[in-house]
Amino acid sequence: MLSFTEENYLKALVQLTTFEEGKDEVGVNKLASYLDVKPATVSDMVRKLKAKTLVNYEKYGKISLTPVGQKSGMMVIRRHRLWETFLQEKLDFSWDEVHELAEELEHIHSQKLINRLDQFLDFPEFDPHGDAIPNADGEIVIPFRKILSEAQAGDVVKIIAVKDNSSEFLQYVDKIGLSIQDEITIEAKEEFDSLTTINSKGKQYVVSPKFTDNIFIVCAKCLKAKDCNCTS
Amino acid sequence: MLSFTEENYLKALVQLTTFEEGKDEVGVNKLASYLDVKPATVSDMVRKLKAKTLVNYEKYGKISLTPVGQKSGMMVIRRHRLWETFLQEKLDFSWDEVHELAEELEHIHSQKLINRLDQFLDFPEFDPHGDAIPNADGEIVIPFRKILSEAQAGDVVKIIAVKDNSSEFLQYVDKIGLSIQDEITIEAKEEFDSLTTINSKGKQYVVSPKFTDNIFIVCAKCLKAKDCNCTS
DNA sequence: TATAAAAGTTAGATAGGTCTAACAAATTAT
DNA sequence: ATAATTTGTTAGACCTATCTAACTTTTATA
Repeated sequence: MLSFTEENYLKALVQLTTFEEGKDEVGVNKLASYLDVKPATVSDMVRKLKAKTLVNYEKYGKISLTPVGQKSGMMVIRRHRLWETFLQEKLDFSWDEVHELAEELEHIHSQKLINRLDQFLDFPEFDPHGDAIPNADGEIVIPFRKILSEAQAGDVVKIIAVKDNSSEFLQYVDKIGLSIQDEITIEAKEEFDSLTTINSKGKQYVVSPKFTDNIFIVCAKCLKAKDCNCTS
Repeated sequence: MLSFTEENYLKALVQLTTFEEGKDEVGVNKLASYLDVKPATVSDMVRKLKAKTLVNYEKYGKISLTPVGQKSGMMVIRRHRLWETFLQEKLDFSWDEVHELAEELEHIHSQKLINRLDQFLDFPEFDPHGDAIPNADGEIVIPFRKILSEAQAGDVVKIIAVKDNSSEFLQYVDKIGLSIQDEITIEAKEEFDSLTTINSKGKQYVVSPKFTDNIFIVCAKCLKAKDCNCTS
């Protein structure tokens, strides 16, 4: 049985490797700053995780997950995202409140509980922030998506997820009146000050990179953007 | 913020005082055996709880809860019983499975979460084992009830709760086919071997004190048995 | 009431997870 | 290729919650 802390390390490792484009290992310092602990603490902990064959690691080397560690970390993320969905769908919490509560709920271990919850929610594919929910085997299909900053003027795209799950960001998105599934048109990109002008349902928004760097999109015409040759 | 462990001590104290007829304090040894730790451990912990003004205690004396400790303990019990209700009502867990899961869930702290859950469940009064659920202020009304062993031959009573929440007991009750809200008639009590013969919906059951000592009942005629002068 | 039994306390140890401070290795830059 | 910087490790400490073993106080009993 993994401890609360061990689970958090594994979850962080999944997030810093699998969920990060083109990385499958991470250094001690980076993991430490992600978890908000000192590198010394990570050094110790990683030795423990290695002894449990959850990570691959050699002194002064990089940290990566073993298949067992990968699955364990994924299961924590599955639990987190299912609880977030429950909190929003059933208990009417807003999308900026669910993350913090799910940080606690994700450590309830019962496999049966989480599978029943999955069923109760009718097997959701995405959590309130648009992130895919790993299945009962810890597998996940991350749909093709791009960052809004990469879109070009003239592109018509659809918001499908947020990258920054902080309540500040989510409340800002709520405040300006945009949400997941909204279709937006890129009207202009100003290089000088990096502001982007977008339009959704006839309303215009001028947004900074703080917004555009943290919004995941797909081309609106061809939702399977992989096979799409449009510029978006 | 109380730790997981501190909460368990407070919960145990409520159960050994408030929920125990005519007791408002408890000794170190009894609390230790209830929590399945050594008396030395309780000795230490109680000093800590006293420093936080959660319990009253003097060296070699008895332990009792302060008003703050009482309320905190009650809130843990409220959370436990609401989660049990959720697990049974919404996720279709059986009454012998819910206790163990609720032992973990009860330590999720958010007040808002638990009040939303309460609302989602339509403000249940009793948990799956028939125990009253404390309200948002930590208050509880324990309805008048008696132990089945106290009933006399000829009495007609209604099962309203179980005393023993172990899955062994609950599975036994399921197996013989009885449940909460069933009306039963005491047909005979045999002093020699302490067996009781009861009848529910025309079916006869012969049960031992292991059953009769762990079933709470009220007189079936006058559900508010307090004002009833019948022998049940 | 003296003594045996029960109940409770204290000291010292362990394990998990964290820290700081001092050091060592690896990488980058001059 | 040597120095400077970044990165990572080790040792020693602390806190929480637990234990065992030895001791003390209280209570019950002969």
